[in-house]
Amino acid sequence: MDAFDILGDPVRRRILELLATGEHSSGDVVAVVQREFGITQSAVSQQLRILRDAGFASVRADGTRRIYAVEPGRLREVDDWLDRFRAFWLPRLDALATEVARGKRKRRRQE
Amino acid sequence: MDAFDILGDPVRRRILELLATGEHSSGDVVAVVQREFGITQSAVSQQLRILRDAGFASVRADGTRRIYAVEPGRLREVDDWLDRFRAFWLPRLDALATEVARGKRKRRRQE
DNA sequence: GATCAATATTAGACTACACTAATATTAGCG
DNA sequence: CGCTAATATTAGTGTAGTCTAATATTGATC
Repeated sequence: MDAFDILGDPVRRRILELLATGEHSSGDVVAVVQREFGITQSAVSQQLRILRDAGFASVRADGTRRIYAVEPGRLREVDDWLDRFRAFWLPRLDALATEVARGKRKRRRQE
Repeated sequence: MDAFDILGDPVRRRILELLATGEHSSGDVVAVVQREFGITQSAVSQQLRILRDAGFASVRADGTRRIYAVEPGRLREVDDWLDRFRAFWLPRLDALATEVARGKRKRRRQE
């Protein structure tokens, strides 16, 4: 599934924002999302599954709890896609920044 | 409308990719998208309108033609949203890169 | 000013997808 | 073991959003 399709949903984005701050249990995620969006535990669980299946998040078990973490690969896809537009807001990318950007891109291709 | 909702559609993304390479008339866009997605002129025109309304593209008239161009603001929103995840793929942002990144962010807030 | 070319708009149909409600699974604990 | 807590799954429903088909608008040309 395309990365942008996944990020198109506000609940999924909110979950990822939460996970960006560190690992969280399913229950934590449910609590936050339920408070902010007023949807059921089921709905949140379904969104967590979509994030897992799409490779945006990973899970590990801790007893009966499921601990979720960000899986950055798919988000980097989005970052890469934006490359083609960066010239619009970084019109004169100086030598220094170019060097940094180039190194970044090289690293990406290797890994 | 949220930026990610707009980017969730593959036709709209393709149009933006095209506009990233420079201005294009509606007809140009229609030709490319029609070839790749097999949809009607009407559908493409509707998508162009959505991109306009959402602030992702601008138009100017040239006779009976409409010339479309990328409007980078909304794409920068996406870039900004990604900031919170960059630590995952740039774990040790060295002093040089940090300086560049900071300057970039500062510029953004000012403009 | 009739006609053609380029583009936009409108109305209605179809589909994908996120939701709820109900139920299943699994682990820990007395 | 039976019970509870945490989480996942399934089936079914409603709606948002994208499409087609048809039509309208606007500018250029003769």
